[in-house]
Order: sequence, then structure tokens, then C-alpha cells
Amino acid sequence: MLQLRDLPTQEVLERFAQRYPEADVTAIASFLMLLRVATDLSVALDACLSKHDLLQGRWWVLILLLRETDLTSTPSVLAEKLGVTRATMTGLLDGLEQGGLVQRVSVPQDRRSVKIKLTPAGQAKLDDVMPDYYTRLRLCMQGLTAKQRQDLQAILGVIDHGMSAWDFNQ
Amino acid sequence: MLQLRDLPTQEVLERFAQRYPEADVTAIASFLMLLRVATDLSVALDACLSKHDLLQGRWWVLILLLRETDLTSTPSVLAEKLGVTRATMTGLLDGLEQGGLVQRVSVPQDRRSVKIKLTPAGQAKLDDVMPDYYTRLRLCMQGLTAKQRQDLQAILGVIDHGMSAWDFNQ
DNA sequence: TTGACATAATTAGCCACCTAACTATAATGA
DNA sequence: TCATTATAGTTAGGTGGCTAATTATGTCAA
Repeated sequence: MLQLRDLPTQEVLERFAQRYPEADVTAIASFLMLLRVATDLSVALDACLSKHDLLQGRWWVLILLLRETDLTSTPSVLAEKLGVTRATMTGLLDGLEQGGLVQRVSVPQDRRSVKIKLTPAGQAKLDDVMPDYYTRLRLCMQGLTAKQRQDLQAILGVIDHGMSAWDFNQ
Repeated sequence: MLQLRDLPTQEVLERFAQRYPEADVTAIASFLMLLRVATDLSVALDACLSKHDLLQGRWWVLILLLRETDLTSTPSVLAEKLGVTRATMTGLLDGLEQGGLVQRVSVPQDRRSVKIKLTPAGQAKLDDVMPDYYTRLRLCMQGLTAKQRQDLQAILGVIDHGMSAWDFNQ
């Protein structure tokens, strides 16, 4: 994954703002830092998961299944929740089924559909990974006060809401 | 790109915390929302750039070149700043050179090395894209007060600093 | 001087995602 | 009833990132 390692200096930002009057310097700086920290986190997550022989896409699928009380879902729903195409989900599930972490179960009521079930081995894999992941995440976030965590979520909510403006013209 | 569309409910988070005592619910919620908003932004950026026949990787390279006062850099430095391998940078530059947006110039002083120069066509492409991008970004962030922008950067700084703890054990 | 090592860029081949097209099944309505 | 349309999942082929190996060049110490 592409990982912005070099954020612009204040001077460079101002030079860009001079060339492009549409530029909002504090908006750009916030945006770039947000992207950078998020990709750093994602890369660190990849590294953590790879020690448990997992890739991020497959791991998210396992988590989505564990969220279900019956440990079961369908490829379409999983694809939607993960924001990937159904074709991609087929590949993710192929890998997980080959590793014995999930199981495809046919559905008599609708023979087009397939149930995906988290196996005991899949649960065991999560029980192996999650404590490691949660411990790292706790350490990583421990510098934030309760108020800062609330503020962060509120700010992200505003940005998320503002994104509807992004696609306003096409 | 994988895009988390389904954040866990408070109830699911608490169920996970019960299964995994290492879990810090507010840290997890903040982390997931951060990842989601960042990937949403990245996907929106992709959509914006594709209307100008650009891909994100190539676009960042053009921007890195525009940051330089002589519009020039080298593949190694660009790869480092973009957080990709030099092999990947070779591919990005191939695409940009084929489109006439950058130019490879040999360096007599060190015949291993190559200078990469932003061409007038490359500048014209940026002059086409950047106003569109900056306008969208401004709209997207306009809901944030000046204080919130400062807070966001401070909070991201704390997380970034906390990430050194992530890799503490291996 | 020259052998060992470091560095710059590229090439070759892998993997995870994508789009588009396909098969099979279900639902709908004239 | 049965043609049309919608839906679930998969397959086929493309793309951008990766690692590892390769080529070429520079550096440095014995």
C-alpha cells in the first residue's frame, strides 16, 4: 500500500495555495495527516496479521462472521459490509475455506445462495490473533484522553458528513 | 480498495470485549472510524482523479515533483517519499513518461542515476486537476472549525507517536 | 589496483483487488 | 404459463502493488 511518508512543509503548502487559489491550507494539512496516519495504521495491522499467517481482507471476513450470533452470513452480505465486489469475496472465501477457517454450506430454501459459517478452527484463529491486535491497539491509543477519543470521533463524523459534498458535481 | 462499510454497534463491541479482555472499546471504535473515513476519502479521491485520467499513485508523483523548486527529483527519492518500492516507482514513472507528464533525464555525474523532471504537460495536468481537488477538499472539510482542525492534527500526532509502541514486541 | 560491498534502476513473476461476462435460480406479470 | 427481469455466486482476464533477482555503476580499504 502506498504510504505518504513526506508531508508538505508549511512553506510548500503556501506556495501551492498561491498557485491554486482554491486551496484551503488547514484543510489540506488535516487531510494529508489523516491519510498518512490511517495508512500507517493499516500497514502496521498488515504486519501484525502476517505474523499469524493472515491477510487483512481475510481477517476482516472472520471478524464479520464472529459479529454474527450464529457465526454465519452470506458472500453477498459480507462483500457489502467489507466494501469489496462479490467476485473479490469469492476469492477471499476460497482462501479461508482452503485454510479450514470457514465453511460453505448450501441453502435448500434458495439454491442460488450459500451460507458461510465460521468453523471452530476459524474461531481459534481469531482467539489467537485478537488479543495480540487489541493489545497493540490499546498501546497505540493509550496517549489519548477520553475527551480526545470523543473529539476524534466527532471530527471524523463531520468529515464523513462533509463527504457528501465531494461528489456534488458528478 | 477494501472499504469498511459496517462498523460494529456498541453492543457488538462489548460482546467482543467480553470475549477478549485485552480490548479497549473506545480505542477500537476510534480506530475503526479513522480507518473508515480515511478509506472513504481515498476512494473519493480515486473517483475525482479518474475523471482527469489519473491514478492516485501517478498523481502523488506529479505533486511531489511540483513541490520541488526545480520540478525535478530521482526515482529513489520519489519512492521513499511515496512509501513504495523502487520497483513500483519504475512502473509509475513508465506510465507518466508514456503520457508525456514527466521526462527521464540522464545524469552524467552518476551514470546509475536518472533525474525525473515534470514536463510542461505534467504541470498543465496538475493545473487541470488541483483546482477541482482543492475545491472538493474545501467543501468536505468546511464543517470543521479552526479549533477542530488543530485538535485533529494534535490527536493524529498522538496516535502517530503511539504507533512506535505497535511494533514493540517484534 | 582490485576485490568486496553499496547503491540506482530495472525486469520477472506473484497476489489481491477490480470489471465484465457467465451460470443457475427465483420472482414477476401479461 | 412462460418470457422477462432480478439476484447469488463464480469465472476470466486486467491492473497496481509487492519481493527477489539482475545489471550497471560507484566507493572504499587492503
